[in-house]
Amino acid sequence: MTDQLPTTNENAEPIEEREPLTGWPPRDMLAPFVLLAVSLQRAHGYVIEDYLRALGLFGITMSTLYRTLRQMEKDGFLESTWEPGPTGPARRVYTITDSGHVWLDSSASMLNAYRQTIDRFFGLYDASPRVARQPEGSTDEKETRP
Amino acid sequence: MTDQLPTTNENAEPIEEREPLTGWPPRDMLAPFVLLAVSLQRAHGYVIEDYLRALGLFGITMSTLYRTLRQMEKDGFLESTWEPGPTGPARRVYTITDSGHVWLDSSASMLNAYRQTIDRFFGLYDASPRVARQPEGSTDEKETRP
DNA sequence: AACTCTAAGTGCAACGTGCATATAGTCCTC
DNA sequence: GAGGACTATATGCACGTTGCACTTAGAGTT
Repeated sequence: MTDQLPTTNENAEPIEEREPLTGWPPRDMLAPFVLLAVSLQRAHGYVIEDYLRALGLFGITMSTLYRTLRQMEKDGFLESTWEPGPTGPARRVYTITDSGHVWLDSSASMLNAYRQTIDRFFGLYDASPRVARQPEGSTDEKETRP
Repeated sequence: MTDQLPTTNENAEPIEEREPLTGWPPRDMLAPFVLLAVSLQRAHGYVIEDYLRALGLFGITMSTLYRTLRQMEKDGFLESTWEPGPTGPARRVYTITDSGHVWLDSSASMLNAYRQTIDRFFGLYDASPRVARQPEGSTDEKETRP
């Protein structure tokens, strides 16, 4: 048949108010930060959470953190020992392994490539003249210009 | 019971050679880059793929890209029209909408926060003295030190 | 004994992604 | 003009990560 160019917006949809990039950090990015934290100092879950917040990762849930820790132990990057807490129940205290250090280093180079890609993004974004953008403005919302 | 401190590594596992951070870019990070590409110039799938590679995102599959494009159209950030290709079948050509611009801007500020967090990571990582690390080395693998 | 706090772990559903595969139109060749 | 190659877009399925809500369990307090 010759109806090769269908109606332009065959699926115009009701625009469901998707929030802008709420996922933070993006998936799969938690492990390197956790590993860095433990490499600086052996720690248990709650302490690691504080490290993460200090690094700027404030959106992490404990369930995700605990599962990530167990996974990294399974992978051989971390080891854990139960230690009695000074007040409260025992904690599982993690230490980084040699293979964890190796993984941390390669993850760091990955993160660096990451950063370069983001830099490339802004190289194009900041240069795009499309609409008058606030000179050093923190890229706020700019609404639908009239 | 009182067996409150279980055997230290109750689940020591065979270390299954997990690759270091193969996910690239991390999940949910594709949309801003796609939106930036289209904002620079109306384009169809294949062209957008080239943009992504130029930005450093070389691991994107077409299936993911197409689905992301359709999703962003559903979200109202992109519009598409079918246009006959000079050689080959018709292409779905995307243009960015006003609401797409708004979303791009907020995503950009998100990416910027991202970059700052990565900078914080390296602030700690580069300063950690644990093992002798190459001075300005691009954080290569360093093997298990003997 | 009951309650609260600390610390860790689990069941479930949602979502994005890769891989393989499918559909369909255009161009080239015999 | 039939078959094949190429271009372009799209879909089915399975997998892994995540958030939310909930659970387990010991320690300290009243």
